Amino acid sequence: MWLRVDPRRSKPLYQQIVDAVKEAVAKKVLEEGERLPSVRELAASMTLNPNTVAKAYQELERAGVIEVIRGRGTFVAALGAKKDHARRLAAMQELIKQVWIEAQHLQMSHDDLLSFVQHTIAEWDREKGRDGK
Amino acid sequence: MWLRVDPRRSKPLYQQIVDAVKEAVAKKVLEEGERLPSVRELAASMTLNPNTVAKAYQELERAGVIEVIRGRGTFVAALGAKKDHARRLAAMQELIKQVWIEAQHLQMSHDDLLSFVQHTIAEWDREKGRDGK
Amino acid sequence: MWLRVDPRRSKPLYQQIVDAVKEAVAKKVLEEGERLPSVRELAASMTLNPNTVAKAYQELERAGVIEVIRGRGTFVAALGAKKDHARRLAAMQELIKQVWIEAQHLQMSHDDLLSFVQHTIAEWDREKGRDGK
Amino acid sequence: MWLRVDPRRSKPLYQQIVDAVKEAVAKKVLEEGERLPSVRELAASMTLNPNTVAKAYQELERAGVIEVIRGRGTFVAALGAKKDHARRLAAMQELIKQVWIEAQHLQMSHDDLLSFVQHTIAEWDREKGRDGK
DNA sequence: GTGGTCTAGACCACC
DNA sequence: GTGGTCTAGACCACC
Repeated sequence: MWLRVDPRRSKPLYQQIVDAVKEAVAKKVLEEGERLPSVRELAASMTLNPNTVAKAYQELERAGVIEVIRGRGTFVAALGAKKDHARRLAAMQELIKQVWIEAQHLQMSHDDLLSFVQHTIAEWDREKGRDGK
Repeated sequence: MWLRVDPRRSKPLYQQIVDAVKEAVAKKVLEEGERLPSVRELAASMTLNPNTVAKAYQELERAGVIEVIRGRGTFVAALGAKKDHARRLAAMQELIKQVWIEAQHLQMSHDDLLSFVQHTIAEWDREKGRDGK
Repeated sequence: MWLRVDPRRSKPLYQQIVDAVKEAVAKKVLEEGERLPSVRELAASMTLNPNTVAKAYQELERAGVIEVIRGRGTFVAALGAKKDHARRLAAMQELIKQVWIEAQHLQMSHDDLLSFVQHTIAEWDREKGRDGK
Repeated sequence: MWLRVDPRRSKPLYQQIVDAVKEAVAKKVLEEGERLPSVRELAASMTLNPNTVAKAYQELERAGVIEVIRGRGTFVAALGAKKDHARRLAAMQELIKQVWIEAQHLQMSHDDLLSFVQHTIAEWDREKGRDGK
């Protein structure tokens, strides 16, 4: 199963679901148009409250990751359909800034940091190739 | 002043302080051994609750960013002295993973992502050169 | 075809049908006395559940937009025949109120709002001239 | 009190709260920076569940109408600070379209519709002058 | 004190 | 069947 949540982590459960779905979609473990388990199914299988799952699904819909079709179910949205392009790039820059700050504290050189990032990204690219159907 | 906090942001105030100090140290706006304002001074000048500042300082000390010397004050720790090297690298990888996931959702190619990251890092390097004393 | 529905929109499918028919009648794409497809025909051609179409038709009949004549079919009602004149005006005022509230939040001046409304209405008048048979 | 909700209406309670707050802000019954009742206070005074009020407040914050300051309370945001300008204008146009459609069904002339709209808007402007502090 | 999260479980609209 | 809303009430982080 592509979804694991852990109530002991400080990250809220619904947020863990959101992040896990985003990750699965990014890795193509979940593909465009694929149906997600229903709120009740997922809640039952993860022993979570349906409200918690519903909150996660609503957040994912707002983010444009999934599409909810009333009475029918929930599906992975088209990747290209994402809105807020500018805001998303800004969020990425903010994350990269954090990486950069951490690197300074570790006294990594510019080149060390860059190769560390390259290495990590390459690893995720490989992971995507492996997991994607 | 290197410290700006905004109570309207969703990030907790204490965390904003922590992040701002880390950033200032990374940019060398605050230098090794430099004295930080006391909890009370900072709280008064920023109209913050002293508890909030104290919590931030505790977190910073645990992270090895500052050192509290009883009776003398609070100082920026040596950069090289950071512990938990492995854990910090893992945290960086986690951040990079998030960047990677977001890039997949924006359908950025491997090369687009890499040049975006390089560009952003280069910007922060320049910023450091400019702000550092 | 004057009818387009999209299951991904949050507006219920039956409501989308209702609104589309009202719009087509207002634009004279559908004219007084014109025959509408039967519930089954429409459901089949749009791959909708017949219950959904039937619910829409019931709503349209209650609103006086269409007339169902047993054994003969469903027809666009006479425009002048609408009942509940007062209730309809009240509904329009409610919609205008919502427009007004939104305008305040956007800090539009009285004149800006008025010309925005005039402009938008004029556009629909033109559209009607173009689409009407 | 500027807030009235009615569980018998089909509009969800949380949405009624959202709309009422937007209206109060538009009329300047609630002014920039003014404090709203806390989630618990409002829930108690309206005999609603705190979750319902919390959901409304979260929606209002997302819409940029209010600002939540952690641990301190909830305040009316600056009117000028609204985002999504383009999307909001589109939503207004959609509402005006509905007004126009209804007018066609009532066989109102272009001029009748325009003066009806002007009259209604003028009424709300007066209401704002009266209620605003 | 404040709002945010979560469980448990009812009821409803839509399809 | 599906997701959306709502109540009731616990617990938590933040200030």
